[in-house]
Amino acid sequence: MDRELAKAYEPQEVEDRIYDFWMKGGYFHAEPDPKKKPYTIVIPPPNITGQLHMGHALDETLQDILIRWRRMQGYSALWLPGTDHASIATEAKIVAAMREEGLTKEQIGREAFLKRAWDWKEKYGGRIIQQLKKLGSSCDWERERFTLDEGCSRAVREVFVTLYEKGLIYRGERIINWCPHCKTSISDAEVEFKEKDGSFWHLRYPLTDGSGWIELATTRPETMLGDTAVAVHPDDERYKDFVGKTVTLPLVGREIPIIADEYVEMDFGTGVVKITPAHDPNDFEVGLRHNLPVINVMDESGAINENGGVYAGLPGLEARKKIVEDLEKGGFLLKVEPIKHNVGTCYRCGSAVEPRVSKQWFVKMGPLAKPAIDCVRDGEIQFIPDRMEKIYYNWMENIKDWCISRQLWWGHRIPAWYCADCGETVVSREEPKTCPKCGSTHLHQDEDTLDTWFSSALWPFSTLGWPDKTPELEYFYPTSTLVTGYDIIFFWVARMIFSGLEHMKAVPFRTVFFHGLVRDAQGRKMSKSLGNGIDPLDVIAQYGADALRFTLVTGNSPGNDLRFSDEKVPASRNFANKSWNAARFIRMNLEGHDVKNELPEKLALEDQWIVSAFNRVTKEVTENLEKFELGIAVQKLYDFLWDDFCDWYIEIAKIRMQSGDEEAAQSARQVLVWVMTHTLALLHPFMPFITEEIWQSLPHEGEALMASKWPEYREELDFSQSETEMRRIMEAIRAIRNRRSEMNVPPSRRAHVYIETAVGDTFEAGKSIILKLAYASDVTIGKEFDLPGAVTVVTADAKMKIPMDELVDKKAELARLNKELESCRKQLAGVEARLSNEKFTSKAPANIIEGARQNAAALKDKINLIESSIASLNA
RNA sequence: GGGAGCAUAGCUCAGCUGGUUAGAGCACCUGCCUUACAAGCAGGGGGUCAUAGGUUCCAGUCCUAUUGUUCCCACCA
Repeated sequence: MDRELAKAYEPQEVEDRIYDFWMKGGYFHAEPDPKKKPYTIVIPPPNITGQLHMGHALDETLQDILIRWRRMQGYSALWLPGTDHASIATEAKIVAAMREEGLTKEQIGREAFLKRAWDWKEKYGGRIIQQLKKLGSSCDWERERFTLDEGCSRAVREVFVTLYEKGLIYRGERIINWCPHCKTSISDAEVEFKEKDGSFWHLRYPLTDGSGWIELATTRPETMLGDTAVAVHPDDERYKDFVGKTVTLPLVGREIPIIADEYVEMDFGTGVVKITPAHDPNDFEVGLRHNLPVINVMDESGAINENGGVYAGLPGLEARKKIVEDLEKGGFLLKVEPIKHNVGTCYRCGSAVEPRVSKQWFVKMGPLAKPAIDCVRDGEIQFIPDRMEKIYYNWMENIKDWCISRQLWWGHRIPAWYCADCGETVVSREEPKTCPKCGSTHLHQDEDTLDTWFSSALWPFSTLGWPDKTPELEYFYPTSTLVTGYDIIFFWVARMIFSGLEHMKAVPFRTVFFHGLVRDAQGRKMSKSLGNGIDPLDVIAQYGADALRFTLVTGNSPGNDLRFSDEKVPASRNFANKSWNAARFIRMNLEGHDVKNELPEKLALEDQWIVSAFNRVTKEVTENLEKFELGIAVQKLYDFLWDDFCDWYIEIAKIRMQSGDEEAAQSARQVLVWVMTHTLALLHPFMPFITEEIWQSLPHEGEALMASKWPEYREELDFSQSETEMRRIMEAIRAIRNRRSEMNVPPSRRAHVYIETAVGDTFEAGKSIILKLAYASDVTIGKEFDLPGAVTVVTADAKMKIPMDELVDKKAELARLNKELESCRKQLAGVEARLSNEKFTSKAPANIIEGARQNAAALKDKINLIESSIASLNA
């Protein structure tokens, strides 16, 4: 590749071309390779209904960083992509689209509906995949999967049948959460409680024997149609005599008992609770204990059903209104008070969930939860950050059975068949032809489908070929790292863990790397309804994918939410541009020269410094990545590339390249190329496009940066002595610049710099650097210079005298020196106090004490230098 | 009711196992078109690290309490 580098980086021109280049090179593909170690990430499959949002962008970026880094480290790195059929969300969309046409799913029937769903999937399912590619995601697209594809479906059936045979899946009449809008059951995890304004209706139910009333209160008066008891606490003296009597249910006329149960709180309300076993989970439990009848008074849309007598057919809220009216007319309503209370809502549509008794399929959680807890407790799976473990334990330890059947069509149909003749239930991997019990051929399959999360729970192994024993499964399972938001720890992470343990007999992943949620600039969740979402694709179009990625990881720490405002993106774009221009400068200087990408034999002081600094950054960044400190890693690369390499090293390298000394110039070119390309390697996982593009334009070995080796720390590149010397020189330069700036001297006004120092060799070696970077006309190094009235600046190692008498304001200069003296003395006093403290010297580690001693010595030297400057200024 | 996170510069946030004078980006002020980059360069101002105790030679960092804030779980009808 040999293209002119444009003056500013233009991501729009680069990204698609680079992505194609990678795809053509097959660099994303991973195979089981016994010569390499596996590193596996399975993607949290985005919903086929979905469009890329900032949450995805963050999630994908983190995964891509990890997978690219490990791939460069030489792992056989598989990032397995795919999508989720998202039963409720997708079905809702299709139902909504049909409503536009005036159709319902019942009208067109199951088969036609599923045809539409698959068409819809074909049409939109690929959209999010294309969007992932825009981000630069290096997924192995040859292995793309879908939760409803043939293989995943087979895995689902296998799991269902196995669990059923073990008695871990059962069917039963239980109280479940019913969404009247989605018209399906949902699991406990899918209910979100929201505080809402409501009313507290105080009612009185007459005692059947006519001896009085009992007062109670409810937030859901319409459920009284299904009341089958009234309960008080057994220790409640007030109601002792009532227990055992009956009340006549108003409006209904049913005679129901007054029972005693510990569930009732004496102090709350009147201490009396109406019991509606069919429509309240707690009441259901009470009903079981007291053998109460269960009367379901609601249909699937939340309207009153035939058990509701005259109220049958009324939708929920209308029924409530009418019933309250009638209660009032009958004198049963005492008062209504406003209250705030938590209402369970459907996490998909937000409708109020109705607890309702119905026949559903469940997974028995107790036996599955225990090993799932143990494997985290034993450290077989590590959570990052570890506080997420507590959340996990808390949920797992209190888990109830998982309702897995859904009254939906889009999904994995439950592999259970019922015999019309003998009533037998047949659960089978393949469709049974006859009833194994009576031989009847009148079998019909369960109408329901499975919870979407039932199939996602199998994702880490179903995608690798399970239940077949594939080479992929053998090699890539258990996967290495799961990257996901903490908001789906229950939905997904927990369920993958117990599923992996149960069916693979091994954890599904070693580490779970949780990230936070992306919020807007005000800290609100980004959502469609608020309209505050920022479309990552817009950001990419404007600033480039690298800038977006960089923004998302910078300053982000594991598990913490991050605020995204587009003001941050330009800063990232600027960094991309900075890298671009550094490369442009290097390329300019390579023209007409044959430069190999290798370090020269002889390294100048500044070369050793930058190489040594790079070497350290390599070590630290690698360590940070190992600890999932991605934000810290990227910050170090930013600082190194911008501050050390661009602001200092490139400026210094110009000296040799403009010196006319060809050998020196060539050596500088080699170091520039070497450090730049290796820094690009470190930066590549974070900003894949621009680094690849630049790398291709510089001397390199190999086809692609993404397929090149991750740099490693090398002992022989550690030049700490040179780093110390360079630090001295840089400190001197900063001090001079600082003084000049304070006096408003422009760089064009050059001045002779005299340096008094005990480390003359160091400054001699840095003479040309000081000359250029401190805007000097000449540099003279010695022990002492008699230059009364010269501007004087000091560092710990040197005193710089700059004769610019005409510019010096003696008074201001004295004031400044005195201020600095004061500050140095204060610091010295602090350090000396510490050093003279016997407790410090006896208890602190040796390196800290040594550091303090050196610091004290340096401060003393500096104070001497300042004092002598003040003296000469006064003279 | 139980639990967790957060509180550091005007704003957004880093700060890993306690260790010199607490950092970055943005914003602000000053001076520079020093030909890689004005999306830039050089320099600068700005923080009693929420509050109060405690542990320690040493605390932004560990412990306790308080306040504010966000979230998770539970669901008292």
